[in-house]
Amino acid sequence: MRTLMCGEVRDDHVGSTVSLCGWVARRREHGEHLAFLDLRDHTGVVQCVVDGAHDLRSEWVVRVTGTVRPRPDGTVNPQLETGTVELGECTVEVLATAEPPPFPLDERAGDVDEVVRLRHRYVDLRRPEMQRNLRTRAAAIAAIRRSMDDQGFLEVETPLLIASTPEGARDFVVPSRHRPGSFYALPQSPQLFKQLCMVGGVDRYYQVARCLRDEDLRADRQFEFTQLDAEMSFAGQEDVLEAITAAVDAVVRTVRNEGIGEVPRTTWREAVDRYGSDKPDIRFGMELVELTDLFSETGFQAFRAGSIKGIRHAGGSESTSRSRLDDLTETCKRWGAKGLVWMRVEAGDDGGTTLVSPVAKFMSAAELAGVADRLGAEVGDVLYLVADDWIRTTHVLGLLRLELGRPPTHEGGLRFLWVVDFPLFEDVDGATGRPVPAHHPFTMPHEEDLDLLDGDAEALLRVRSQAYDLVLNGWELGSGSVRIHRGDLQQRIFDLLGISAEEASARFGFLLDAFRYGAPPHAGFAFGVDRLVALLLGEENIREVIAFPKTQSGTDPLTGAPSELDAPQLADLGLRQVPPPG
RNA sequence: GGUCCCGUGGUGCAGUUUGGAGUGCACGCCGGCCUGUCAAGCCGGAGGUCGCGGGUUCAAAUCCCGUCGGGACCGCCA
Repeated sequence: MRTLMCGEVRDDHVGSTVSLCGWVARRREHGEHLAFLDLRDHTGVVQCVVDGAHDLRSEWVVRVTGTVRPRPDGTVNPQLETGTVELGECTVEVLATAEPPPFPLDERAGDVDEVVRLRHRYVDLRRPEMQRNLRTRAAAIAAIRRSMDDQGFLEVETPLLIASTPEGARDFVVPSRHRPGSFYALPQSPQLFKQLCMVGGVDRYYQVARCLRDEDLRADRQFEFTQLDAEMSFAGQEDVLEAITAAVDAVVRTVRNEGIGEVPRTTWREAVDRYGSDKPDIRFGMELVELTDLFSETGFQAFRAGSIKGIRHAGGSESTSRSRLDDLTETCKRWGAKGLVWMRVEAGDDGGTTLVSPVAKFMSAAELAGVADRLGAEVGDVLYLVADDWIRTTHVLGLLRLELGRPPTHEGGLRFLWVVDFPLFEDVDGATGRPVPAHHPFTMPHEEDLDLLDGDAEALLRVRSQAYDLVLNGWELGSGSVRIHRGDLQQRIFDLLGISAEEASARFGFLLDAFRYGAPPHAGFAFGVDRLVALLLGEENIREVIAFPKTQSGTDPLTGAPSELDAPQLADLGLRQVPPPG
């Protein structure tokens, strides 16, 4: 049907007769007997010269047969890959007519209401940007498979209809027709199955896996997303980090034609301490500065707190109005802070600096001098201080740091970071004294922290796990851990978590059973392909790299999902609708 | 569960603060002219439930309340 792609026509083809197929991108008529037709397919656009184009319209699907010829002097278009040539003496065959597109398909389409784009996604996908995104995504996944295959990993498919397990995210569920009243769950990840693969001698497993979580959507979160999921036998943390780094490096080389180099590492504690986040964006500084000790004997009531930290917005004073400061204070309160102390750094009478703040009068000269010194205050800066417990202080300042300093997605390069030594428990329940696991209950504690498992709540919170995250520009790309493969240690963790033998057996008995038949030590990881591809393309939103995404409220404007079931379908599944609560 | 922002011909926007006739801009669409354009150009035309409902008012795109849709974020996402 076609002999060449639109974007492929070059000087080499001059003189040959070719047939091209595509969509009419644009048409420029110059009277009865001359019109230019820009024909588009996914490879690009080429100009066809036709004898009048009155009967052709935008986005019609056509087959054009003509002779490639050089463009006349002065009419070369350097904007086009095909700009030195054109197709002449064209005959045009209309393969399909088309209504005018619902929105412009040129570079202006980026401004169009996303619902309109999603409702007509099939049109949106024709745009060069979307074609680029789809094709980059496919290339990234191909690079992942190549890398994993080369490293001796075996791709194994695991089921989509599985048993629900209550921990973690909310499950999507599917009613069973054969057993009315019973439900399958869709996997939040293939976690348990990949561990079964290890017991099954797969040795190195991977899967480009769809994961489903029924949680609220965000710019970087969809109900369903794609992960590179991997697990390795007879391997520890270093082996996993190395293998995953290689796979990510392969992707970046494919997409960006550059390696990722040595990926720096930080501990979880250091990340939170310095950036107020376990997924720090290290493209910019503005680090959290420790101030607690400066206020150990303060008369300022609000600063009698466990943790006081500050950040410095260099040169921010001029662009930060009083009402902006009030807004930021309110925002910090919404984030959980008791308040926000801001200080403008102004020139002092003695030639030094002075901190101007509504609360400066409650602080001693030594305290103010200490703050200015620690934060490296210079005239024109704004300093922001928060006092609370360590968790809240770092959390709020971490968010404020992003609000004040985060560069746009496409700036600042790619700053990967491994965050290691996550805590095993994120909290200890005040009422029961039971620790709350930070990861899943099969996460291996640090060998040297095992003694702490016998300690009090404070000791438990100090237990580090062999769990690690990969972070890119402030996005959590993925996480993994070394798994517990020994029954006795697993039992101890279950005991600590207050999971009875019956409960453990009911929830993941099949995995514990499997471990009794010879489980190799193993460790694994998974990272989000949508997020990685989006960041590599400079997109702020993973919907841009997903062919058919959902809106933030979880609907699909194209298909109308989710939709209601009719009565016979419900009856077949043994379901009955009840009125919505409220 | 919560905070903030947005909704005006097919598309993008201005108009909303300070109520006064659906007023305007750009693109697209339809018709005409046009033989070297390339976001072609020129002339003409069509196209509107100002998201929806209620309220205030002599009068509402504009003010108030509610609601729907969308987006960003907090919570949530082991």
